[in-house]
Amino acid sequence: MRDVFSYSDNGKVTLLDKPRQSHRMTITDVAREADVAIKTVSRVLNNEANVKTATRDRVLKAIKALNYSPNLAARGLASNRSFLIGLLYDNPSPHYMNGVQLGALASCRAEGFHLLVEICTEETADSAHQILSMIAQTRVDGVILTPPVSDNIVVLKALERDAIPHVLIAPPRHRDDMLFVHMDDRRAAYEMTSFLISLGHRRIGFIKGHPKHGAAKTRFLGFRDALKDHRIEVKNTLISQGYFSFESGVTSAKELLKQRHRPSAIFAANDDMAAGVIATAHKMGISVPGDLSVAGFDDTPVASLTWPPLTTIRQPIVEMATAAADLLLARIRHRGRRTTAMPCSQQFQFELVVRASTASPRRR
Amino acid sequence: MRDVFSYSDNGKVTLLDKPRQSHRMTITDVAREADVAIKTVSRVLNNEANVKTATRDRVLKAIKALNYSPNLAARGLASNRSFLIGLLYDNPSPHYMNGVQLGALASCRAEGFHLLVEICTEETADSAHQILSMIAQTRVDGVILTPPVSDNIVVLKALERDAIPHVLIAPPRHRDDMLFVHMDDRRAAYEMTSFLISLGHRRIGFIKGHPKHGAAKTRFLGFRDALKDHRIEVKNTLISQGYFSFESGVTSAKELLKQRHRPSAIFAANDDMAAGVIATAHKMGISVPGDLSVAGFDDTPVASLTWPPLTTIRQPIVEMATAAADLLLARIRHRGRRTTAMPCSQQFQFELVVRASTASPRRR
DNA sequence: GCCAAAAAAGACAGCGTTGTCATTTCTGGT
DNA sequence: ACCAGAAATGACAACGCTGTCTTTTTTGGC
Repeated sequence: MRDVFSYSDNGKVTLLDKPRQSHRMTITDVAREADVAIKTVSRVLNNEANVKTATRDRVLKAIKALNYSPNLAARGLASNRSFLIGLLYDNPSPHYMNGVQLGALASCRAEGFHLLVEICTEETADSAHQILSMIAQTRVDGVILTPPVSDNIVVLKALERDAIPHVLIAPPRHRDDMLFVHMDDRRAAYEMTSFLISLGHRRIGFIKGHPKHGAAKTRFLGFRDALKDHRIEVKNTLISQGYFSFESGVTSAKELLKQRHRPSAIFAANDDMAAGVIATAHKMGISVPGDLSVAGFDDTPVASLTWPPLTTIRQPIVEMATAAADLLLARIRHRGRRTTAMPCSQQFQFELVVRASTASPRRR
Repeated sequence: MRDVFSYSDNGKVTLLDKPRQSHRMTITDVAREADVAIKTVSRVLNNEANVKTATRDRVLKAIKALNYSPNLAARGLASNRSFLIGLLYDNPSPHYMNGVQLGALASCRAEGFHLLVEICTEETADSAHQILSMIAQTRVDGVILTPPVSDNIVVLKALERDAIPHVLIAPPRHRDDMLFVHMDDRRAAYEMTSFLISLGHRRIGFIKGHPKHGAAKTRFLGFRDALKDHRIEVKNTLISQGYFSFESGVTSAKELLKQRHRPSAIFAANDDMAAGVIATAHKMGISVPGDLSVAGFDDTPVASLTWPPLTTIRQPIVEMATAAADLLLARIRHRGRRTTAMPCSQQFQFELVVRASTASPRRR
């Protein structure tokens, strides 16, 4: 305890200052209260074996009575763990990020860990350096990487070299020795395309995602596969390069729709671009879904805000993040040792959400 | 150093395991390298006075050479600080949260602090408890509160009692002894309303925000003031209770638009609800902005995704968060002492963004 | 009831910093 | 050249916990 009181000459006690940290208890206080050794308290805190139930209860009671909570810094210093999980991201959509944080936090909290967020806006080379210095400073016990950081080879290599546990969310490619969670983007795009075909569409436009983003490529492959499987020619004039933004959706839509023989449906690699398509169609007097069906990908809130609302693919973002964190925490608990008893990856189901932006094409 | 090598019988050196923490340097290593006492290194690290420039340079060189970075946990334990800032939020819009994180992170990084995020979804009473236990555990040096947590009296009282530095973003009310940043929501709503009036609208509907959210009330007051100042009657039939969500915007819009003498403009207290209004208008065959002008508030990305794009009020979220963090960090640096040299609040300018969802009403 | 072995509890030294205070080295006025 | 006082540096004990090893207590087979 800090010297909060001062005994002046006349013997009166003067309050110098309010207790800054409101009687912050230490493990010693608890040990005294429960009449055990501090090591025993430590054992209880860490759920270690070899503590009699009676003793454990006594300690727990003392902890509650004193409203004690262990000092993370001290724990970290002594045990060389930090109880911190780093969440690294590089500007995905706010909605995506929000979902990831929600999921990750749920897992972390359940295990007594905390979430440290860090953005890396710089380009590859530098961001790798930034990330490593952040890890070195904070000594996070593990790291969660979201796309497109999960795609950054430099960062991955560094994490591996320093043996820092990490888990990837939706990495574009993966190896067996990595921890990751993912969804089958290719299959999802395949199903969406098949859905459009089943409605009767034959001229289907596609707007690709950001060329640097791994999932973007995969989604295009699913689209291509579906066309091929249905014996529909893949025409380059119906494929446009987008960049995941609303504006790029507008640009691509203009490009696709100004053609004489325009597509009867457009499938955009994410919702923002699909929203751009819808807005452009409105502007050009093309009715959706009457003259043009539009499909998106991700089921962000945007998808329900457009008019008409978007047919799209829903990813279970929160669940994926929860699973990712769980995977990571399990690995950390095993101190980095690989165990056969532990899964190292998990795949999630997508859902084709049909809303009002798609319909069968009008007979001509 | 861990025993990484094993000398087997035949004298060969076998690599047992990669170095786990990649030569993690301590302050002692740096002191040795620079040939000074560890205390001197510590002084350099903390930018303390009384270090000769030559010595300082030598130490910095050593730090760089060894790629040393101080152990946060040890620093925290010794100095009773954690270099962590807590960011508390309770489910505002993802876009808002993203902006806040961006801004806060920028400030924190500049000062060597890190951001710990924590969600408190539970209701008032319990969330206060959660928050405090999180603070007790992590020993964050300060807390940033976003609405609606910045409105939670229980939490605020507790933070004050324990003398934990904190800053509020957009608190509904404030006292002089608080740290906070805000924008004049009332004036912004006033100006938007005046703008609608200047276009010629006289029957203006208003959709209120979530009744528990402080800013919601303020925005309504601005709307009311503007009507009064322009001698326009404030009719209850033109005011609807919303809840900040797209769906509630739809519900309120239906309510307002089904009236015989319906409004020629609707001002919603946020963009999501405004998007709901636009969607409903589309559905009812009411053209926007021809038959109905719609205005939102916040300038979230949604505002540019609707068709037509929304006239709305832009808040400088990122800048506000940066300022909030700066305020907090300054207070922390002064160890909680209040200084006249330090501002304790900052007000930001909004911007009226006119897009295509508003126009003069058609002559009847 | 005795003894070995297992279970439970404790003593004590660190972990890598910073705070406090002691010591050395400079500085400038004589 | 000398000295006081300031500036620069250093020694060492915390900080609150966990790891390791030791000691005490309990258990169960005879």
